[in-house]
Amino acid sequence: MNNKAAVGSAIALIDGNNFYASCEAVVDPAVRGRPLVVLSNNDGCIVSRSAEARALGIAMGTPYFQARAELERHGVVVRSSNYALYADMSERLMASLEPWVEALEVYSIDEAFGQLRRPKGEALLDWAQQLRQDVLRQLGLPVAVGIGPSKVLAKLANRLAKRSPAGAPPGGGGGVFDLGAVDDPDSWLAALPVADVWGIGRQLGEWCRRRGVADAKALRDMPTGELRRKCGVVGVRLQQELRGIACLPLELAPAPKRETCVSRSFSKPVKELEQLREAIASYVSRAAEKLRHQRQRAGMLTVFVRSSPFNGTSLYRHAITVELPLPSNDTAVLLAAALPLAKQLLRPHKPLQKAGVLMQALEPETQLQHHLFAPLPAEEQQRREALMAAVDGLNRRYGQGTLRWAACGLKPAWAMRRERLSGAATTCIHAIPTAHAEGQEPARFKRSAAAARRDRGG
DNA sequence: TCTGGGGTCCTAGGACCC
DNA sequence: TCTGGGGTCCTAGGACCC
Repeated sequence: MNNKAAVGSAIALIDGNNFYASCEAVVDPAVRGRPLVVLSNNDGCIVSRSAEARALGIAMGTPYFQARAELERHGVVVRSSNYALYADMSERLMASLEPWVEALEVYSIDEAFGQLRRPKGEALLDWAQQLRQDVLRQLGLPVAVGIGPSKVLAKLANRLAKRSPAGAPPGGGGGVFDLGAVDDPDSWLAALPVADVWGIGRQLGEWCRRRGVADAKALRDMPTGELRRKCGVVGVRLQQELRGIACLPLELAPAPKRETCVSRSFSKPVKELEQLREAIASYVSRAAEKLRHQRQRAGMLTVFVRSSPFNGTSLYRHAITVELPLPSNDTAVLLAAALPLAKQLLRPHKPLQKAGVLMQALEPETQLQHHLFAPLPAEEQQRREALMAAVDGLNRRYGQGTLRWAACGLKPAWAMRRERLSGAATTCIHAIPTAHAEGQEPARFKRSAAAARRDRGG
């Protein structure tokens, strides 16, 4: 962008509108313009809705079994979540944003903070509109852009960008909003409910409500001491940010993970030891894969289980943590540590609804192993590592679960429900859609550069 | 029948140390 | 009457995020 007339810095929050639903529409033109919802894992809850589905009043987070009849009545398209697709679209989105900003923090699968220089006047609004057009043209994804002097204000501006209809205020409209370009930012802050503020969740929202703090402006102007007593330094920082004093820096290099978790609900209650062992084995092997991808080893692991919190009976939950003799990311080593716990976690008459594994005490792979105590000779160790790399490579290339440990079971009875899955249009060669011969469809379905890199690396 | 998954940060309190 | 004080580390739990 043109920095000649910069008068300060600004932060933009750019995110995908109804991201999962929009991804589904990108790979299946037949659903564009139709009401569509995406379900969480296990086809549990509604986690994303197209604009048309929102307009029907379908609520976020509703359990699918409760909404099902309603959805059918309105002819809503229903999709199981397809994380391979969303992750790939996310990589493309982030890559397309890079050239537009001075620095980019990828904050979540569908949003990123961008560092900008602020030119005089309303030039940022034009910039934001062009960015939107560019992403739409390249990827077919609609995004919203909020701009402000701090992250918290950029998030709020993004709210306003989504809210304001086209032809709206001087601050933006049509998917963009700049709190730095409006005459009266206070009135805009006063128009945002306090629960919309980033960092105000259910509990704090309720506390604010009781306290008579109803909107973002009131939160900004309330006594700092009181906020500090209630929410500590987090509250103070939040208030500073609302005042336009940036104290949350852009995190450009993601910090190494402190723990890594894999957990799933079962499609039906698990009562048998063998089934629990299979589930734990599956989660451990996925977690080990993640560790290797992150180039980390775990020094400790926890396996946890839970009964259903919904069936009225008392909740049973239990977790066991074990320390590993030596930090590892070798699936076989982690399995040997985790599998014996299954028996201790299972209780008669306590059907389990969910289990998971938590990898803890993570350390970088580069750290030297203490060979003196290594359980395997160096040569054997290298063979194990090569084996893991080969398994990971095949699973990346041909899809997760192509190569599995026998302990995970074949076609397990407890496996996740995904009855309405869309194709893997951007990540699997077999699922690439055939192009229509109408007009100039953009080249949306090329494999992303990152996916290609992954393959070569594997 | 059927209610997601994966994280982070902060604080309070206990254990332990000198 | 009156039972140190200050620091660090760890953990559990709470709150938040998408």
